[in-house]
Amino acid sequence: MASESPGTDLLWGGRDKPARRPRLALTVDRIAAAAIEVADAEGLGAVSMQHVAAKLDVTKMALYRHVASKAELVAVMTESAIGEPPDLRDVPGGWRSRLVRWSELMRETWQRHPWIPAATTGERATGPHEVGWTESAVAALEGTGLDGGERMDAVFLLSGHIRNTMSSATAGTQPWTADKHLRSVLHEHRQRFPALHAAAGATNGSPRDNGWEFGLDRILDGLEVLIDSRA
Amino acid sequence: MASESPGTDLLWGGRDKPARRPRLALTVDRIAAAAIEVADAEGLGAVSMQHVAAKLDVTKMALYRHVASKAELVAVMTESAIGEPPDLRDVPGGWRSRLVRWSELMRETWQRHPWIPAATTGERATGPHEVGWTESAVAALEGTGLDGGERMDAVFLLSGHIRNTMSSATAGTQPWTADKHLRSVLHEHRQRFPALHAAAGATNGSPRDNGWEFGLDRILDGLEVLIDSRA
DNA sequence: AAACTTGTGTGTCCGCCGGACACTGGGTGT
DNA sequence: ACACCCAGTGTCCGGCGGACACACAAGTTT
Repeated sequence: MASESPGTDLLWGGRDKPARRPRLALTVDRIAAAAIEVADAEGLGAVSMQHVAAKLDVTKMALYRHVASKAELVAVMTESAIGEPPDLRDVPGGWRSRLVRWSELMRETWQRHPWIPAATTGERATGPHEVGWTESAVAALEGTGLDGGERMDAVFLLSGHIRNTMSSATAGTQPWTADKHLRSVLHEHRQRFPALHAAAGATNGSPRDNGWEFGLDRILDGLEVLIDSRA
Repeated sequence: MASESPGTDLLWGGRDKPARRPRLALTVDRIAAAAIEVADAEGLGAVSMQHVAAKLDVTKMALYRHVASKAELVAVMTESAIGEPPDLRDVPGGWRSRLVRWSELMRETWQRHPWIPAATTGERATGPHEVGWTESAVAALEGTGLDGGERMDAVFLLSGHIRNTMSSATAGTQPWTADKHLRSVLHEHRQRFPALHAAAGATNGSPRDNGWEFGLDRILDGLEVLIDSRA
């Protein structure tokens, strides 16, 4: 009856053929997860459609069934990596400790995903998670006497500082940092850059945090001056 | 006598042939200038070897006789665009007005070349002009009682703020800005982002400068608090 | 004057990128 | 039994940075 010898393929090669395809379905979430994995391990530069697709064992064009473009992929993975914004209402101690807490949480997230700064610069779509974090910080400034624009400027100032200090990208932005070569160049031209040479020399091997603590304290002090003047 | 009819090519096609090649020699400076022209007009993304080479009427590979890589080209054009650092010693009024002046000059330069922020992020070579600007700012903080690390952190904080507010790249970094679409989305989800919605509403059409003035004042106030405490 | 060297620009090729577009093959509704 | 649908495939394109072999003019050496 069976015109094409049914069962043959199972007997002769079926076992390890294209398989029973237990393959999970491709979804936006799985794509985003794979892209995040790539970015965490090899940097945002390594996130290409091909690379991400390979990680999922599909062709790159398969991804386009789920995301419209690479920009959208980056947007989606960014939203996913940023995660739910924190609720700071229970943090005791007023606006200042709320902002400190917010910064700590932000830094933790960005530390897990060092590519976030690079992914969140330039014109792009903004997702609810990202807006939520901003909401969180702006809310922390309620009751300070600052007006709307000031509250937003303050948050921008603070998050900009986080961005600057967290970007491994920004690491090279200033000519000190631990870079041995540059230090030696600086020493070589010390008569041309005396103040810098002196300042660099006066930095007794403190484990530099890219100026994070210093900048945070100055920004919060500066905000405090303004807020106090409003009371 | 003339075995190959001399003058023929001049008569028949010589006039507009390869020409007498009054072509200027290719130099690093001319290459950098052309690249800057492209970047100013079409953004750093438009700076490709081919594009720059076309502007100079040569093949892209010709450029590699003068620069080792695209990264080097970008480094060279950046140094050239940044220009000579300012001498702030004659600015009256102490560290604060010197830093304000420095910031103004920096902003002017960056305004002329909006791609500089993008070109100066990430691991890269740093040139003497760039180091010179830093030297300038660090020198402005002499006599403030801040130690070397603090002076450098302060300059990093300030230049980071300039970077954040100047980057057209960073323009999209925060979810307010004049972006109509986002404002409407924000309004649509106002119950989810009440603080942000309120703050955005309270921003009476002031011509927002990306928080430049606000941040500058807070940073300088914060520095002043620290410096006063050292006196 | 002829031969060699050197330096500057050319032409061709490669692998990788994002993306357009036509196709296919299995699953489902009728 | 059939048609339709649609997730995933294969092929192609233009543009990117860059390696490498080559062409060719201008000295410089013999």
